[in-house]
Amino acid sequence: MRFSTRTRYGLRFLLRLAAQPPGRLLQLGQAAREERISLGYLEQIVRALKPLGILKAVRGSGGGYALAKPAAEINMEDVFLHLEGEIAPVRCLAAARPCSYEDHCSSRVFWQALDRHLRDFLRCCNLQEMSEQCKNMDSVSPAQEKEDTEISLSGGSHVELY
Amino acid sequence: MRFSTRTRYGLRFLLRLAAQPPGRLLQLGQAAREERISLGYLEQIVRALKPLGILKAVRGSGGGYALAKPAAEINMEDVFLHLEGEIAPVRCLAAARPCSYEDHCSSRVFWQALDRHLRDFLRCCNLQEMSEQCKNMDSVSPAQEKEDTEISLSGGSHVELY
DNA sequence: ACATTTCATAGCAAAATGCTATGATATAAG
DNA sequence: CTTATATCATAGCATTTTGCTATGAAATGT
Repeated sequence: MRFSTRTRYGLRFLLRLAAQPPGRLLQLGQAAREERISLGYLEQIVRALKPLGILKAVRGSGGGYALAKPAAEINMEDVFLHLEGEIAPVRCLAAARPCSYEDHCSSRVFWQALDRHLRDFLRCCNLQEMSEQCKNMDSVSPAQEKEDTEISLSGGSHVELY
Repeated sequence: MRFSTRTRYGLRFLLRLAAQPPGRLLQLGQAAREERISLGYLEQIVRALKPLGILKAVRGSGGGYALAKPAAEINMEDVFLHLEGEIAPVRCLAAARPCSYEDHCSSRVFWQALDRHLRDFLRCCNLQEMSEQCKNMDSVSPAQEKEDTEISLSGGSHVELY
């Protein structure tokens, strides 16, 4: 039971967007550098969020991203649904996956309860709150740990951020 | 975000154990047939539960399994921990995985909250309750659907139970 | 034109998952 | 004491998923 890097990175990107001064665009290249992931991968991740409609993209030179909705109106259930694909803890609970054994499945009730619980939690989390909660614990800036550790951006020992 | 078949099958096995008349042993072979999974795989899964100490095994001919504790004292957090390995939604929250960025990780607070939430839910679920909840919706018996569908136990179209 | 950005798809290496195969060990029954 | 029947244990492998790279198109400011 683990969420993918897609979801994690996507979330971090959104947090950066939310922390951005209003009106100011955030470029994928910059975000990718700061989050220490490749531009190409971040592009994919962000594209998965597009259908949700919470992103405003400006193409071309000087372009970038901004939030299309107030952060307070962006809840994690929607975000996770688009990043993770499906949140269902077991496949038979996923949308297009009706299970013929539904009626006599002994564990289904439990999985349903778990699913509902998780969704409720996610639905109540909005980007605004989350962004405020970690305002004073900003992410690592690239320069910061270059001194004490040996991290090079391209290749070398890979350090995951969560 | 999906739980593995290990966890699902393990759970189903426990539910069968809980439904067993007290004192009566349940054999892996029988459970495997009824749950439509291979004996070998079920053996692995059950072995993962062993260290928890909720199972009493009797080896040799006529042997089998029974619960070593009252079902009411068996909670799902423990069960999941043994079946799934780790329940942490992101790796840096897993036990032996301290993250050097803890202090300035913007999304960590969120992941911690999610983790706590899920664990709380699981800890409050005990096998007794779960077993009672689905007493009247017993699992499919092998003979039952042999008529209307074309399911052969060995090979052929695979139908997953959850 | 041209540099810079987002947009989009294909493909591939590594890891995780879901199982199978094989054999050992314990125990009841004949 | 042999044999059938169960649990116990490890190794290995095929499939799926994950995480990423590569490549190129389309838009847009300079």
